[in-house]
Amino acid sequence: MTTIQDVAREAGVGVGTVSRVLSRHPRVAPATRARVERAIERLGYRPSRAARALAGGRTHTIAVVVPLLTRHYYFGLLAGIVAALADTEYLLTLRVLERPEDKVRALDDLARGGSADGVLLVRTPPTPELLDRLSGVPLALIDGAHPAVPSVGVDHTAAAATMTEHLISLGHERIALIDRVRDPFDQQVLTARRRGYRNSLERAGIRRRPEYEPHTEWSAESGAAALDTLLALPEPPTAVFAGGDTIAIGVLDRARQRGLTVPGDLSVCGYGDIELARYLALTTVHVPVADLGRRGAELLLQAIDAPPAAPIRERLPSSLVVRATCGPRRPPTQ
Amino acid sequence: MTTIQDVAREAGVGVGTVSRVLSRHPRVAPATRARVERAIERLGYRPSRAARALAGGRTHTIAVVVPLLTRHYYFGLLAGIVAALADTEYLLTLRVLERPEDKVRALDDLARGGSADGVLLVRTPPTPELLDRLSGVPLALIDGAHPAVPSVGVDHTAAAATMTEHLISLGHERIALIDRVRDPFDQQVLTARRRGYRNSLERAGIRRRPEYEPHTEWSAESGAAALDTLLALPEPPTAVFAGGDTIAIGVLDRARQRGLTVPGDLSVCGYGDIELARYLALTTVHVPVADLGRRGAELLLQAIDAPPAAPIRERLPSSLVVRATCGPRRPPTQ
DNA sequence: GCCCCCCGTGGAAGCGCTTCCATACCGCGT
DNA sequence: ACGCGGTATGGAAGCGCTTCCACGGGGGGC
Repeated sequence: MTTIQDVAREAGVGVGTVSRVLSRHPRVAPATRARVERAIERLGYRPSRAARALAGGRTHTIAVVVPLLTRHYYFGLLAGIVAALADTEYLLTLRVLERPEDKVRALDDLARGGSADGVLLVRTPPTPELLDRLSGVPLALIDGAHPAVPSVGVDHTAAAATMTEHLISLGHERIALIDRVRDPFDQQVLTARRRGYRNSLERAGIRRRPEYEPHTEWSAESGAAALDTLLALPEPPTAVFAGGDTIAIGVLDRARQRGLTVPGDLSVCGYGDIELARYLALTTVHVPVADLGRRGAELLLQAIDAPPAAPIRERLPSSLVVRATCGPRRPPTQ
Repeated sequence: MTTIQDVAREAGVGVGTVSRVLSRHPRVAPATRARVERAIERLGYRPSRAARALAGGRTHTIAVVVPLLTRHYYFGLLAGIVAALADTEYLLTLRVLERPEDKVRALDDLARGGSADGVLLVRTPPTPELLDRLSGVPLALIDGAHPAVPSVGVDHTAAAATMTEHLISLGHERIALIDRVRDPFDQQVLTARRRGYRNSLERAGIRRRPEYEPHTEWSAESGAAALDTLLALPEPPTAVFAGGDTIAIGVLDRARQRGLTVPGDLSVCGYGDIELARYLALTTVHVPVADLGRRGAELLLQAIDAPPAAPIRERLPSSLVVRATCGPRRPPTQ
């Protein structure tokens, strides 16, 4: 293996100079720099990441922490993060906190093992305990918020409100929200979405009905089951707002199985705008996942270079995507 | 930061002993081991990954190389890989070869920068050039094959043949294959699938028609466009086999837009069995992506421990998933 | 013309670990 | 009682880099 010593010898300079060339230190004479670069080229030299990390205290790696790896959302995010990192010398390591014991292990390793220069927390609530474990490590949050940590997200309350208002403007008053209620990882987003839904109803003077907020899991099956529950009600809803496109797809499917036309008999909308939403003509909320990933990575790199002076809390715009699964409330049958 | 020195002092032993405890070396007296473990616990010590890597020559990291990050397939795979690594001390770094210049940079870094103990190549053809660049680094292949590299994959030829035979058994003879033709990254799978399709036709004595093999991109739009082309033919197909579920969804959508019933007027099937295939009742081929990921990671870890003596080329079973989008050929209209 | 300062550079120290060698000690066989 | 083999352990060397300190030399100010 070629080392920095070999390069120094080949270029006729000292190792310090080679190191300065590698790290783009400004105080190197152009001629010397060129000589060193030629030597690097000739020898096909690549610095050892391990040695750089040990000596310099910087690993040139960022850790991406995701609670799960099962949803489209995380995948889109990851693609955005990778894109942001593509032109830097940073590497990405992935940590999944699926099991509770993984969580402790991963966080401790991150904080004390020096395995990353910064941590990008994706939909991971910044609890005091977590922040404490990770103290001293540059952080950034995607789809989360904390006064002391830079973050980028989407205003889920506003997005859900917009969607609910869309349904109201179509004449619906019996609007159900099928969403998860508890999530061990990601309570913030769920709460925000539900708040948007409730706020809109209230502003429109529509009474909120607890029975219109059934609890689902994150799956199409579960969405279908929730629809069954709703339709068994004495006054079933005329519109269903699903907290995720996958859930909405289950709802759509079940509605059609039951012989309901969409949007004639029932309006259905989703949340997220996954690729397939378009092909199912699903009205939904577009969440710019790749942009979230990209921006989150950028914020983290900034935080690594210099801790932000002022709090950063960016919000990327989401948008209502009106397709064909929501329509006017059918006039009550005579 | 706590170092191995601190632990040694705290436990009243030498650094060598602590190191042996950390690396589970057998020649440590149980009492000493316990003492060291207590000291580690008390101090909350975590070894520095960088130092371990530099001194030991092992990074405890594997690199996963994927050509793209846009498809469900890679995501399922990643989940499987993460699962396989969860109970090891290995970390995962992700490298995406989307742009050609990334490829050279990533491979060189992998080979010479010592950034990973092994490389898991996902649908990345093991060209002589690539193998040469990566020589000396333990490798494993997912959905690829090479005599000198352990690999795990799916027999795409057999899978495609099974699907084609299914269509033939339903009475179809005019069967189109809508698939990609060229892929800069992943020719092997495409070729295998096409071969399975052609073989089945041949075995059934059905003439192959070049016009029944239009070229698509990997998207629903592109699948829809390909269907238009096929239906404009003097003798349009009665069944369409799409090389991916996403393509199939585009085909389904366009067929319905054109007023065709599925499977009454047209049978459609996909490949991959993505989550939504089930909710669209799409007949498809199930590809065990998570298992591929898990098994690939296991093979790589084995290769890191000891280069395999005999060639390893595992094939995981795929299966035909019959749902509701393929049906008997409609008897010719009188 | 002299001094001072600063720029460019060389090289040693040290990052925290692994590993190897040397040493101490134990217990057994004789 | 002595020696030998083997086991448990301490500690130094060294992994390849960054960084800091020291030094030489050139130019500008007086």
